[in-house]
Amino acid sequence: MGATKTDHFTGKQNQIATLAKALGHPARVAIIEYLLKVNACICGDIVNELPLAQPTVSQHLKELKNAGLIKGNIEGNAICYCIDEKMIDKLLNYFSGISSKLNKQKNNCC
Amino acid sequence: MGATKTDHFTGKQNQIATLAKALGHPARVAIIEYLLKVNACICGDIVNELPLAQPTVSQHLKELKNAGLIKGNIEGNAICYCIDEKMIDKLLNYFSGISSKLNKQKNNCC
DNA sequence: ATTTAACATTGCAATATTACGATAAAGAAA
DNA sequence: TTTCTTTATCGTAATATTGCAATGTTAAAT
Repeated sequence: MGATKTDHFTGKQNQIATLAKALGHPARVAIIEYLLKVNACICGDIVNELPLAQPTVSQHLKELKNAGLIKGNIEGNAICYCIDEKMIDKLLNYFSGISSKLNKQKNNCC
Repeated sequence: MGATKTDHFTGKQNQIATLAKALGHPARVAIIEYLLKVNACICGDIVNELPLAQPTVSQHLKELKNAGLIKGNIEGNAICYCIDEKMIDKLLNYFSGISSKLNKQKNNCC
């Protein structure tokens, strides 16, 4: 075992889980926040910002990219990473939906 | 290695990562959605809803509870689980903040 | 007191994740 | 061309996660 049983769940459930999982590590949260802070999507100094070795950062970037949360453009010999708004909005919509449903049903049981 | 270096990141980054990680599995997303659907926080038939054995579901519930996303009340010999609005709102606010910042800075680089 | 029902816990096997040193790849600069 | 800079990939060790069978635990029901 150790392998997630993805095929028993809906596509949407798996997609939300994939996005959430990608943000399930503080380094990747920090990367997103750094990309947000530097506005222009300045590149490889992400490594200098994080307390992690370069291969580790590269790996985290890859996972964020696979999940679709960031995009990367090659620019000379450097790479320009930036946040993909669409996926952030997907998460925002998801939690927004949950929150409004919760408010409607006034769940006062627990 | 294999252990996350949590102490090098901020408390907030770690908290968002913890919440996201808890939702980083389709079964746990499905549990949240089921709890949302049944409004009244009906209890142990979560096991019947999911394609997983009872101990596995119990473990997923425990992780959601540890992250603070759900609460559990003992009710006779059954247990009443329900969503904790506060944590959902924390995630909602977080992504809302990112989204609005992205809209302001019109990041047109990638 | 026994049995049943609902969950939790333990123990274990299979797999995934995290982290990094070493090395490769590819373009820029000299 | 050689060297430097930037990023990716490989290999590997340490640890975490996932999943379930077996077993506890607790309280209701008989």
